[in-house]
Amino acid sequence: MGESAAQRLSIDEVSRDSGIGKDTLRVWERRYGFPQPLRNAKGERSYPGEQMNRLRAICRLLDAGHRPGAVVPLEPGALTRLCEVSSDADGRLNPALDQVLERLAGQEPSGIRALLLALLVEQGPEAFVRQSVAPLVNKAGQLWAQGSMPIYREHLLTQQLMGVLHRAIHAVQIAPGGLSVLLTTLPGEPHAIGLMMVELLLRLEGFDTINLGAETPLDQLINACTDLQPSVVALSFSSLHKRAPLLASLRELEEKIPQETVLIAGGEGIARLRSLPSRVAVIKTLDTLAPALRAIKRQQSQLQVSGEVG
Amino acid sequence: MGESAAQRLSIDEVSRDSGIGKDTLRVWERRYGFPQPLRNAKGERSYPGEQMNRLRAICRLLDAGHRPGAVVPLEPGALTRLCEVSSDADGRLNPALDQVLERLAGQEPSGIRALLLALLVEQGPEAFVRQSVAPLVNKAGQLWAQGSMPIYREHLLTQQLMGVLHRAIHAVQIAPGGLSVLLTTLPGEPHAIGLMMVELLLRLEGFDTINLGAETPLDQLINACTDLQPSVVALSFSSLHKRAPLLASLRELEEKIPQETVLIAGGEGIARLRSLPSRVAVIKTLDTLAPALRAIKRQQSQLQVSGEVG
DNA sequence: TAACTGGATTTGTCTAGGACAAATAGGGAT
DNA sequence: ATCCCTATTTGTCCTAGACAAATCCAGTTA
Repeated sequence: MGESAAQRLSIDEVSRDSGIGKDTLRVWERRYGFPQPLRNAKGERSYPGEQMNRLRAICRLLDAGHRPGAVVPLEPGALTRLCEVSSDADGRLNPALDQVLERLAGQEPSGIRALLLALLVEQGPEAFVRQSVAPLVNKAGQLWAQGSMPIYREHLLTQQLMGVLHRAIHAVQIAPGGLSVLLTTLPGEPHAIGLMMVELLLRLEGFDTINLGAETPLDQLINACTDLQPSVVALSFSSLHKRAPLLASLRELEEKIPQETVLIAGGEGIARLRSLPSRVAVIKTLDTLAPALRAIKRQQSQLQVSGEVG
Repeated sequence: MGESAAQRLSIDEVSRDSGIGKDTLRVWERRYGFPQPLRNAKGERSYPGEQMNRLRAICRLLDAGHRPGAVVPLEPGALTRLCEVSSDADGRLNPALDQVLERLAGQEPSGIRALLLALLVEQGPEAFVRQSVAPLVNKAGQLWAQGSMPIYREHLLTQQLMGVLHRAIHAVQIAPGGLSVLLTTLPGEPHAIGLMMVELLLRLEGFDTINLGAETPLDQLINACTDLQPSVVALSFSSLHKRAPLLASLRELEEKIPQETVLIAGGEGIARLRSLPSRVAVIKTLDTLAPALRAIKRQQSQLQVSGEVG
């Protein structure tokens, strides 16, 4: 059958699958000569499937901090070499996690939930997030970028992980009257699993959490803050976000939400930043979350006290 | 402060919030004279906030089956009149559901989960989906389209509903060796809650479910089918989908997945269709799901038998 | 009445190449 | 190191045109 025709992708499909805007794809082609699609009968771009792999490698390098002009025009060979260099210290996974990935590739993925639940019980919720969920998500992203894991398997893994996280989150009993945290991502970041990891850790620290899910527009988030008056707003940023718009959003938030609300921001998109607005607590890795939370609790209880005294 | 400036939206924001493509917004402006954005200093479109309301009303009418040429140029007055006509039979909600919506607007939304869980227990899972989840999602969409519910509240409601559905889904014990169902939506449909409703109903009928989450590309879905060999593939379509591409996708699926796999399709986007590929079982409303499922089970067990006999 | 057919119209998405401001790097001075 | 300034890079937006796929509509047939 017409394999070659079936492997041709429209600009819309390429844009969706790679996360690169249509305009950007066109301008890369103009400036760097890649990607270089064929044309269909209508004169429209028609991307051969193998260019997707190269695009994925490029995405990976961009995430790692390289600039488009430096990596987009690169030959496939140079590209893979560079990829290998930048993904050196990935290291090994816990054998139990390898088992999860194996199971994912098998024909009967329903056992994955059981495996994950066992890990949850064995490690406890906190270690489960740090030592199982986060590494699995990372590894899956890596495998996808290499082209060695189909997207659907990443979806499947994410679903299973979120299911188990859901269960763990609601297994935590929250004392009433605690501090409340609003969790969300801004538009452009569709991945909700990072939020759920943070949500679980927050609940373990005794916070009451309100998860808005992904991609809340900035003005809506501000509305939500005025309506719900959370003590803390927690945002997750992936490497998809550009630095400056990210900073602009944070600054606008800082300006428009009540003074006493604490802003915390985490995710890969945050880890590469140097300076940040003063009020924003930066969580560069999951390990720094708990100390930051305790600091917030101390600070808030002082506020509480001074409020009562004053 | 500069309220008027704050209420100006870029084409990207309008596109994201309304779900209408940027190209479409530009061509509507050219053809129908609406929306009619101002321009910023850079010469870029800058949409006044009130045009969003009109756009939302237009979206609503398009979903109801009107054509762009007929409703986009309409005056605001005529627009609202038409909206009222087409949303006549919405009827009342169960008082318990009204309570949920009230709570949503209040300052303490964490009690919503408890309310929903109570409904789940009281009604049982099946009735919960039909009489609580579906009406709530509908009503929230309606309120959003009217501009009387901020988006973040819809997100919040969806999150709470999905949380409870999650719990209900995993509370159902599945006998091993049953028929398995792969659930997902195609690109363009980001809402996963419809899938979860169906997933719960499926599990109640004894199916083993594998939920891939939203927006699985077609080729990935085909890969997943070959790898996982589910007995049934269930797809959910919203009114966002165009008829013809929808049909094309279904036909391609029908062609490329194994003969014995049953395809079922549901959602608002499906309800308006007349003819469909033969192998696809159409679920126009949730009530027709259970009978269809029983038919599938009968059919499959016959296949099983004849396979064993042959 | 209902289903089908063929032609006319509507509609979304693509294209090209230009433009520009915001984002970043690089170099030099403090 | 840190700050500032300039040069370059980069994503997104612009216009206006084109076109095939989707849809409607009127006329015809069972």
